[in-house]
Amino acid sequence: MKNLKMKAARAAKDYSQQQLADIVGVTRQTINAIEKGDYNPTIKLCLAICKALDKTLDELFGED
Amino acid sequence: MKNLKMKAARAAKDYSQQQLADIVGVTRQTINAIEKGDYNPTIKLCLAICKALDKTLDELFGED
DNA sequence: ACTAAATGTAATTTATATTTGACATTTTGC
DNA sequence: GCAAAATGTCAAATATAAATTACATTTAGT
Repeated sequence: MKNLKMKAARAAKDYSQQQLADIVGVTRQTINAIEKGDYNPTIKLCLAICKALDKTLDELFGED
Repeated sequence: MKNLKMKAARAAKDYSQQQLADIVGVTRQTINAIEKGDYNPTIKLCLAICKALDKTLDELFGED
């Protein structure tokens, strides 16, 4: 399942996948894969993404 | 940094580490390590733990 | 005190998250 | 339409989450 909430939050900040990747310290492919939804990031990375996008864990990674 | 919030939530349900591990489908050592704090579980596991303990991601894994 | 269950911890192995490098396609601005 | 930037995707390598096995210590019940 795609993570559209994350994609929307990134768009709201006007960050490219590359820019967000640089901010949180991973590669562009990792960000792309998370948005695409076919995997399972670590909580530490999720927290870094939340901080970068000014969202909470529940907002970006909560159920449904 | 220890995850005392998770330890407390588990205690509130009166689950042993082994019982929680069985419910979420990992080993006792994995639960122990997360509570002990010296690592970085996946979001999928965090969500399973939250569901088992009736807590949200932010409550158990959010920025203190 | 004795016992059993629960917890802390460590070494080794296995599964998988993440990286790297590369190329194709789509989108955006000019 | 064209060029550049952004995105989608893939195969192979690396880093690390999680499993397995095992043992020591602590805690709770009798």
